[in-house]
Formats: sequence, structure tokens, C-alpha cells
Amino acid sequence: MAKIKSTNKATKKEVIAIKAASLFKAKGFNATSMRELADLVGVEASSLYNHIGSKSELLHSICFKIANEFTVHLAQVENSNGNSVKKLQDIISFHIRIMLKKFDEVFVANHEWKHLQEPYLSNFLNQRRSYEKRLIAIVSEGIKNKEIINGEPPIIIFTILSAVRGLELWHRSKKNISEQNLEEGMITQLTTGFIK
Amino acid sequence: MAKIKSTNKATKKEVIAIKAASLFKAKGFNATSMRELADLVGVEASSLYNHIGSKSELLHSICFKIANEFTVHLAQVENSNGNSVKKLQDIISFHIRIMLKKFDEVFVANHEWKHLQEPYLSNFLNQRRSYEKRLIAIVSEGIKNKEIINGEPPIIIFTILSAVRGLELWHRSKKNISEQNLEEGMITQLTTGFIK
DNA sequence: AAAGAAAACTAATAAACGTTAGTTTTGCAT
DNA sequence: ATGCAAAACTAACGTTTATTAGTTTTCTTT
Repeated sequence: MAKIKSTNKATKKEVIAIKAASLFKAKGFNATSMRELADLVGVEASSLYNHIGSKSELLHSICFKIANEFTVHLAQVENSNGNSVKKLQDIISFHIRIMLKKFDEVFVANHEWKHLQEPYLSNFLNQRRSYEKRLIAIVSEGIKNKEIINGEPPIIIFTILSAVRGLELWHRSKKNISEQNLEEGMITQLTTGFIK
Repeated sequence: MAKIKSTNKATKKEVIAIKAASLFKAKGFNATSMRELADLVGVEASSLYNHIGSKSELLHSICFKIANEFTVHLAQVENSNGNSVKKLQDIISFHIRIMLKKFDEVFVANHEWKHLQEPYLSNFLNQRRSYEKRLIAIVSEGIKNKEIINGEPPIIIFTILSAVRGLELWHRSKKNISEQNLEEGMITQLTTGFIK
């Protein structure tokens, strides 16, 4: 049936994309060759093209898949009825969890997007800017409601985003500390600092 | 005289390295060709090799130059006599300032180091791990002295490092807020959080 | 002015790259 | 079993890459 076949194909395409993500993360987009990817998949390089359109397509399917997950989650948070602090904690928590769960893909979306081709590049950056603006709006609301200290909302947001996006540092030495502890620790520090 | 000549050569080499950093930052190490770099310098590609050994050499001179600046500063902080909180604030402040001052090179050291060749790669990573451990030691001391909340020192350090390393986000939209504000805002948030 | 070194140039090389074309194998539906 | 589409293969392509060799120009020193 056409349906099953297309499902299978989508699945195979996804497998390739996930293996591509692990290579793109480890070596970077440009330093990853289609022959290496093919090796990892267990196939000749040219055979990949039965399932994908191009190397670039792999990159942008990874980037937009992740970008969309963040966008969808943000919409949920915006429609929830917690206060601003609760919303920000929710977002931080989501960032940490998705980073730990889909590390390769999130890493690629965070670090290899610059190799996207137009118009995907502009598209991606617009989506990101919009995401940041909506986070800033949450902070501004929190300040208005006296839940958040009266600082510059962009600084607060960029600090949070930098911290959670840089979580790759963490991945290197995650042996000693549980995800649970990590999540709690980061939220605590970003919300209340480290001073006693 | 030999001395002047070698000084001139070092200068020219540095100029090339700085221009290389701006390209490596914008396009990534692998996506930057020696022909592009030569264009930027105003010379043919092969002429670059009168001043540098190889493309790889450019990358590792950038990475280690920056790594050494951080190492030297850390040693100064360790030998200073402030308390742990003061030391950490000092380090955060240094990260922000050097990021703003030598943005391209710091960015490259933070994001393109994976393209270093051995043994420079191992060397670089060792230096980084050592840097992180020494920061963790400062936090541990602060906890012992009841200056810092009783959390996991690695989480505190990784959160701080992620936040300051991710400062590139900032660079995109630095129009509205001064460096002074940025530095104060980040230090405030990382030390005391954003909750009122 | 002459000499010598430093740094530019042109030209070429060998390797690696993404991708296409054409062919053969595989696996499911009749 | 037969037929057909999906997906594998081999081979090759045109580019682009970093780098080297050899030559000429430019600059500095005597």
C-alpha cells in the first residue's frame, strides 16, 4: 500500500537524519562527508539519494524539526495560566530536557544552522528572533507584575538562553550528576543565583 | 636587522590570524577557503604561505592565544585575596569583557576547536578541563565558607560558563544596551537570580 | 647603484567532495 | 512464478580544496 511504503520511507529518512545529526555534531556539517554518513548507515553514498534530496536538506530538516518543537512548547506556555516566573522555569526545564533527550539534533540546530541555505537560513533566524522576543515579553510582564527584578529583559533572556544552550559542556561530564539534579540546580541558579 | 624583520613578520602573521578568525567565525573553519582568506588579506592564496605554515596552524594559534589569556587571568584571580564570590564575579566579568573585545577569536576558540589536529586537540581540551576544575574548586571553597549556596559546584560552574560563552547571541542585538549594563546585568542574574 | 632577502605572483597537482547516470539486486503484490 | 517498484550497487562527472614549485617583483641594506 502506498501509505505503508511512504511511512517506511519517512522512517528510513528519519534514521538517516538522526545518524547525520550525530556526525554533524561530532565533526561539523562541512567536515562530514556523504561517504562517512553512508558508512554509518551501512550503504554506499549514492544510495542515500534514494531517500534524501541532498546534504543540505538533511541539515534543514534537523534544524526545523527542533525549532518547531521549541515553538510549539512556547505556545503552550503562553496559553498556560501560571505567573511569569513559573513560565520561565517551565521553559528552562523544557530546554534542559530536550537537550538531554535529543542532544545531537539540538546541538546541530544550535551550532550548525549557519550552514543552512537560503531561504531556510533567513527563515530559521526569523523563527529564532521571534522566539526570543516572545520570551522577552514574558519577562517584561513579570517585571510589570513585580515578580521579577527590574532589569533589562533582554539581558535576562539572553543569559538564560545562553546557559541552557551551552549545556553541551555538561554532556561531557554528566557521569556524576543526575538529570534531575542538573535541572533543579540550573533553575535554582538562574532564578535565585548562587549567593547565600 | 633580524630582530625587526621577525617582529614585522609576526605582525603580518597576526593580521592574517585575525582576519582568519573573522572568517572562521562567520563561516566555520572548514567552510572557509584559503582563497577567501587571501582575498580578505588582499593577496593570492599561495602568498599566505610565506607567513603561515598551514590553515590548521592558523586555527591553533587562535585557539591557544585565547586559551592562554583565560589561564593567565585565572592564575591572577587565584592569587588574589577576595572571597570566593568576588573571585567568581571577577571571572564572569573577565569573560564578558574579553568576549566583547576579541569577539571573533573567542568565538572561534569556543566553537571551532573541534577542528584542531592532534596533538593540539587533546592539549586544548586538557587545558579547558583544567580551567573548569579550578573554577569548581573556587565554588567548593565558597560553599565551605558559607558564602555560596550548598549546591553541586559543577552545575554552578557549567551554568556560568555556558552563560558567558553563549554571549554571541548578545552580539547580534547589542544595539540597545551598553556593555556596562550587560556586564552588571549578567553578574547580578548569575549571582542573585532574577526573582524579586 | 647593486645585492640579497622577503614576499608577491602564476601554474599545477593530487585528493576529496556532492551528486548523477545507468545498472543490478531485493522484496512485496498479484 | 511473474512483474514492478524500491533501493541497492558501480562508475564517473565536474568542482573545489589546501598546498607546492618555480619565477618575478618589491623592499631593505650596503
